[in-house]
Amino acid sequence: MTIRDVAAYSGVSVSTVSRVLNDHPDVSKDVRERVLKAVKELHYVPNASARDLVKTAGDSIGVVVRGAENPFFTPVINAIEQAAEHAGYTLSVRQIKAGDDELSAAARLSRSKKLKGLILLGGRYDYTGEDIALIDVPFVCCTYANSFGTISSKDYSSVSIDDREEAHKAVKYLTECGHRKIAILMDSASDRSISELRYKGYLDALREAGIEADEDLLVESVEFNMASAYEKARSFAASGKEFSALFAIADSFAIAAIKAFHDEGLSVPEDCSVIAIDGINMSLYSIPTLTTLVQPKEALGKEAVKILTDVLAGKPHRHVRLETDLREGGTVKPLG
Amino acid sequence: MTIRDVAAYSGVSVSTVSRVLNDHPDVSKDVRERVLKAVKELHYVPNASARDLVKTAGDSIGVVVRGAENPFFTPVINAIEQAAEHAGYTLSVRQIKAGDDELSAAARLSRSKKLKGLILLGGRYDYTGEDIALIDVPFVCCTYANSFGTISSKDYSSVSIDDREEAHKAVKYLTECGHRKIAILMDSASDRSISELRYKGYLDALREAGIEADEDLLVESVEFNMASAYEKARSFAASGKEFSALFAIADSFAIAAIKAFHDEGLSVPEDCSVIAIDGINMSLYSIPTLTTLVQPKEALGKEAVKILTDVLAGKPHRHVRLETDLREGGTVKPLG
DNA sequence: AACAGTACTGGAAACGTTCCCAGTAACGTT
DNA sequence: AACGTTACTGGGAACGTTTCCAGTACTGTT
Repeated sequence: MTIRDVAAYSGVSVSTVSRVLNDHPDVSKDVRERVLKAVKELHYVPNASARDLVKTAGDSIGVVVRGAENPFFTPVINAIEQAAEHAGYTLSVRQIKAGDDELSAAARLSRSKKLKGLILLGGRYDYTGEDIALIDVPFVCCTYANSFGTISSKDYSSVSIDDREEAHKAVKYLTECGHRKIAILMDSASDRSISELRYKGYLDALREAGIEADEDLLVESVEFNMASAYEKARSFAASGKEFSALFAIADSFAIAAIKAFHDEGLSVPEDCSVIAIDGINMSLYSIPTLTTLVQPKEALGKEAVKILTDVLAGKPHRHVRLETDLREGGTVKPLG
Repeated sequence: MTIRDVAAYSGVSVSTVSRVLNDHPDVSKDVRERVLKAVKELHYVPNASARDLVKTAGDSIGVVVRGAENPFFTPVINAIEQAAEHAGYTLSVRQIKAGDDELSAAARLSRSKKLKGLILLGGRYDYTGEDIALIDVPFVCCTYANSFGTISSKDYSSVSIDDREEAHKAVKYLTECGHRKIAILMDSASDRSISELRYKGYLDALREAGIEADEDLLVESVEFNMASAYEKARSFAASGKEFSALFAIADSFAIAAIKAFHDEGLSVPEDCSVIAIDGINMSLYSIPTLTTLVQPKEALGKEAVKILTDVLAGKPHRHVRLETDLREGGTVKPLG
């Protein structure tokens, strides 16, 4: 069932069918209708491979996402998809596993599918010129980034919250409520990872409040999943260490921690306040509702596409920082 | 950067490069190494479109999923992906919106990408011969199906739990705990939808226990999302209607309901017991832990791929029903 | 010495599109 | 009457692969 069959069936040439299919202007009304009728009757559907192959520049952009199990990404991807569609692009989403290198995955994807540009989700917070050289199309790193001053290259774009600063804000909220024994629940920070950045923000806030950082209050989940976070949080609660508040690096970690505390006989916020960053859907339904810094998920996705289309139109790369929105739930209680 | 460049660079023909790339036997060690070296140095990546185009039978299977925002699907898709990879297939995932027709989406996808077979997630619970005629490759419907006796066609496969029977089990669990005023929280049942099936199971259990169904205890969420479920559950709780238990059609609905009840001053399970079906990850972290019938998510995905590969190997279509696993959390309390 | 077989290699057709180029017919303009 | 213009249509190259077929150069066998 090819374009040739449609051409034969409707008594026109292959070129003409192609023109009809692609809404080219130079085709008579009569012929157009005949071709469309043939398409319907034969249930013809264009072959995507052949189409992509011949187009010198594909009309799609790629998304590489690490850890799609993280519910935070879902609405971001949806927003990207919508914005991309609106801008006339189709999306090619590739998920990668925790250990994989997002840059080589991105490079493979773009070459193999002739993509026009890429959006990286859940990657590192900074890329060097060396990193960038691997990829031959413009890309924008969406989510998780460094402060403006420390970005090492102007050859890629990024859009995200300022993770260090927002973590700072979250912990500051706790110190201003009088908390001083503040634990942090994070996954183990690897090279240029988000965890590292939010950990730094945590330290910033402690320093600012004149609190000495205590290694004992660092709760490190082995993997980025709730089961592991729960385990660590629970044994931390059972350890008898003194603390009155917890900063969780992600909403899902916070929810796991609240459960872990509960299972150890601690209740939130009476015995321990909890604050996090992300604002996933589910955090609205925890009891009490999670106090968290809500990331502008839709805006992140939209902006990523906007930047990419701008860059594809010749504009220079840029780095955009969006603000979170503090949602006061019921998991933080002023101390004393 | 094409195969031709690699050929020129390593001083062999295009055919030879192709042979090396596809692990064909007839190529000398010397040449093989030279080609691989060239591939590395030129950062050559095969063009997927061209490859797919020429292959008469693509080596990929498709997944069409409605409502990927439903966290229940994530682990199923992951299992499918893994099993498919293991069986030597690559996966092509297409998400569709709530209103779209999964069959025409599937048809488009399979034709456009020359797929060998399809897996439908979150579709309807039964397909007729007419439905099936639309699709020209074998497909298996994974998740949500009817009882054996009522399947209308043998020209497609399915793997799922028996939704009606499992809903029956869930509600029976409540009646055996002495509950008689049992509400149901579901989304509005459309044609051959999962909701309809689970609602029937609910009615079955009531009938069996000699309880008359009460229209007033039917809580119908407009859309399949937590916000809508929360809204309806909350106004139901506020309405003053008498009930001692709730059967939620999905874990996410149950979590929303527990929150809604809490916000209306009702606590679970003291004032109202809650049971659901699905067993999503998050339900382990609700307080109390949700009592739910856990679907064998990994098994569903694996089995779907197994059936599909079997059918592709010439075996007849089949319908498989898996059992759920009752996980007793803390949301159900015997009455009186 | 002739031949068959083996191990490798290259040429070229094919996959299903898009799009440039050339061609035709009808029409108005000089 | 000759010509340019407009509106449409068809032919065919190209996209980057895979794979069939035919070839070449050895090697071993008779």
